[in-house]
Amino acid sequence: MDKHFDPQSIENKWYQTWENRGYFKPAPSQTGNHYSIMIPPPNVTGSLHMGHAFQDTIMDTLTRYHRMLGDETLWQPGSDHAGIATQMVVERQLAAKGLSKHDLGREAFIDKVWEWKQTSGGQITQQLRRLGMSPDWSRERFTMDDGLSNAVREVFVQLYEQDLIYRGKRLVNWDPVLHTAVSDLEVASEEEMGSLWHMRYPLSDGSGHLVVATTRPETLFGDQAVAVHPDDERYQSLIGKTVTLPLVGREIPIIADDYVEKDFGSGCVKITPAHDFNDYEMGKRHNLPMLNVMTIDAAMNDEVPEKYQGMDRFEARQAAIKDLEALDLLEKIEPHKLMVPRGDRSHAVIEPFLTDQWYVAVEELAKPAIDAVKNGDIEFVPKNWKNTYFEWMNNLQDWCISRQIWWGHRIPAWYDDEGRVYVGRTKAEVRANHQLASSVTLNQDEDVLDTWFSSALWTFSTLGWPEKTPELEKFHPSSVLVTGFDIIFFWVARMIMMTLKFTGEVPFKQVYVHGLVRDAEGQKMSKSKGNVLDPIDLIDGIDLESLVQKRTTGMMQPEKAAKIEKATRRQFTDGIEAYGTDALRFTFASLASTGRDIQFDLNRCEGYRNFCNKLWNATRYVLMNTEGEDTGLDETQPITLSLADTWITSRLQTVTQQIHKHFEHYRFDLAANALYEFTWNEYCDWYLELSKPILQSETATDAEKSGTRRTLVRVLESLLRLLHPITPFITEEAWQAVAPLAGVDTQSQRTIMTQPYPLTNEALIDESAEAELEWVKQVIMGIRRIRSEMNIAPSKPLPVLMAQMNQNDQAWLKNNQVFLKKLARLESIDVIATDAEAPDSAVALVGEMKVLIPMAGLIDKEAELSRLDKDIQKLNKELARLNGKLNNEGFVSKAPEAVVKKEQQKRHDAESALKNLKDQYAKIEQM
RNA sequence: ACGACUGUAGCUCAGUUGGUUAGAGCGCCACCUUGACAUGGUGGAGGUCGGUGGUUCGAAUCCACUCAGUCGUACCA
Repeated sequence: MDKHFDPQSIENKWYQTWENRGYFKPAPSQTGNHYSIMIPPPNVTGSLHMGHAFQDTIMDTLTRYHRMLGDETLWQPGSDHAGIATQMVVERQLAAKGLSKHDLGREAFIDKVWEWKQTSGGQITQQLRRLGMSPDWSRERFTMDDGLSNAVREVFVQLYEQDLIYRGKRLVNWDPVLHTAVSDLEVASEEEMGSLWHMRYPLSDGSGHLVVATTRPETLFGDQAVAVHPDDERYQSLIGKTVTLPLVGREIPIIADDYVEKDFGSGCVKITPAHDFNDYEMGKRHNLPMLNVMTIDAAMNDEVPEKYQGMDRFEARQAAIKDLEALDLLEKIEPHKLMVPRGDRSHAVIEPFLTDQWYVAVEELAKPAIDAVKNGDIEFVPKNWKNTYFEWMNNLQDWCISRQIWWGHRIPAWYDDEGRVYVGRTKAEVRANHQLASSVTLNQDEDVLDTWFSSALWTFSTLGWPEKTPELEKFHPSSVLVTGFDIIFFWVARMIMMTLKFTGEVPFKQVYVHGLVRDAEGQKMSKSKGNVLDPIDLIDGIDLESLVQKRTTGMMQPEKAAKIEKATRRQFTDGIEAYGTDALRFTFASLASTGRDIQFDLNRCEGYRNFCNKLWNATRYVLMNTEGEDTGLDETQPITLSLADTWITSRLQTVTQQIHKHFEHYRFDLAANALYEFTWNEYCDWYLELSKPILQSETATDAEKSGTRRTLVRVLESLLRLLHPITPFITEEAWQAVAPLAGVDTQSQRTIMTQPYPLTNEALIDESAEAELEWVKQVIMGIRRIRSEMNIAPSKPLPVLMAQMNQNDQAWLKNNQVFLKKLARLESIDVIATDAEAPDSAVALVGEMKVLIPMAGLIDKEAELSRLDKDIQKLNKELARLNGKLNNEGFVSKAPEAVVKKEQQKRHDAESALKNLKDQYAKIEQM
């Protein structure tokens, strides 16, 4: 084995082996349990980002853990077709050749999309393989596959037949660039600077004018009323009169509606029902006409005066203002901050637009979905997220599911020449059901469904629904959904509604909601900010120039390139080192606590790379000391276990217990931490060191050496299995070498992946061994501290004296001479009956016992005095605190007895230590 | 405006039902090329747990208020 762990030399090898041998497929349950996770389908257009890597590490860890527990485990992979995003990608490619999708026509265009999907759609799945992910690739699904499309049609038809899907003309969020409706969730409003234009609307009877304020003067052409508050004295007499709409000449009524704020602007609001959501509602209340004045491009249509027809909405705005000004109808212009809605894909300003769309009536679906979370059938982890869920579910709007694009599931509705609509699974079914003669022409609806409509069916459509498959039986409901909070509305809520409706089951029993990965400065990672990290670059490393190149090419806003380059060069002066997959995964696990934001710090990654190296070298040490030696496999041969052996075995049980608990609670950070601590601070720092005196001893018996070798190997073998769900590669590589020495037949048991996950054996928890070893550590650390603070070379063997020993101390000293001598580098250990015989010494206390290092020729009086003084000060403070507590009548009478006793014990210990140190101080002082 | 979350060492974060001397990693300081590992070892410094008040014998932990930050929802045209 190499001196350093080299991830690149083992990762691909093992991944291929695992996949080729079919280890990712569900294997028959050994526990009777089934465990399944459905991957939140990444977008086919996407490439892997840190969020995926983080989320998938969690899912893979859970999957590997349950697989090792013996559950029949399925991690279902796949991707969604991302209607708008994918269509945009392919359109952009066509545009580069000077073509539009209309040049190709619908069918040829869709063929092109499929073609693109075949060639580039698999990028993310290859990247997932690099991360060591173990989903059952043989079951990979895509939302546009036949099976899933079939499920989509089935759901659509059934919902339609139950009046839960309807078609209607409504005001929707219209994206004038993409020419499609989008749902409210796909619109993000941001504060932008604009103006508030105050316009005069003359009263039709010539008796004056009203002033209305607007942020969107161009919608004036569609105005159908001016509204005032019913209690507003200023306008009482005008209610019911009309104003004449400037530039248009139409008379529109002045109406009263308490939606109007008296105190804002002039207290008069222009009402444009076809271009504003609030006005739309008011328009319905007052039976106002809905006049659409724009085209699908958000240019003015022919409902406006000829002069403005064909103008873009913003151009028309300027023209209207200019013309109003010319007519002296513009009272004033104020700067005004307003929320501007923009489409999350196109970034275009969204236009409320009156169109025919398909909707899901959600009210009836929502109720059981709310109940499922209320009654605990679905549990959110951490549980506060259910509030977010309820808040959304209690304020649901009907879901607009039609999209005016080509790529997606075409709506299974057909129209006859009279425009009557028929919904069915196929055209033939429609004909049959409605007895339509073949002479009746039927044209299918042009629209496709929102991608989330198919994603909402993901947990059951991927398992073969509407067929009754064995997979559905076994793996549905899935065990847990692992997802980010940003997607609770988009996906989680809709999945719960649809799945309950169609399977009568919840889609998942738990929802584990994790945080969002941010950069080291807490900024959200985004391509436009130029602060994204590619997980693969953390695995393989990347030099600075390539990183700069990567971050500054293909940008939406090239003007930011210089800034990004500068920041990148500052933050990554030497590029990024290759940390390997295991280190990256361990980092993600350690960051998975309960918070909402996860700041990704490269230093953490480096630390866990070092951890992998530590594990690697511990393995080297174990192999060097056990290969070709007796590792105690023959149970009939005698072995002797040292204190260190029983201690580390005991500790292993406790850690194992903790890991199970942490995985149950999705506390991957705590699990990672416990594993790190055990591996480094117990197994490596202490146990491996304690094994040396035995293995290198000339006097130790074969039974003792076998006992230690056996423990070395078995604890390591267990540790590798404990670590495997988080760090699959290094553990597999090490396990192959270690397992045979622990008695595992790697001819039949070919991989760590399918080994049983370690269970706690409580019989092996040995508190007395832990106490004794703690004593050994205390003695060693006390001596090391004196060495260090007295500047005594670590290499210099020291004589020590032990005094004030109780029975335990005496027994423990007798048992552990070898450990102490070796680890503390002692020349000799002598016991003295009383202090009196002791020469001038530096002292360390272990309980009552004194560990003395004679000072002759070694120790500086002043240094020792100041060292003692420091400890005395500390103890004084501690004692004052304890006295305060114990002298408090309330504490002694009201606190539980055990707590009081504990404090009394502490006081006793502190007092005795203090006395010892003070005596010592006095003694040294007199030297 | 409402709601949620966060505030603990220079940095990133743990801290279970109130009872620890408040922990870890990184960084920092000193020493050490000892035979698994310098991607290492040993020792050390560093925190009035955002603030105020309360409940309690006892608060980082519970309650109220407050400050700062993040996010979500709703917004006045």
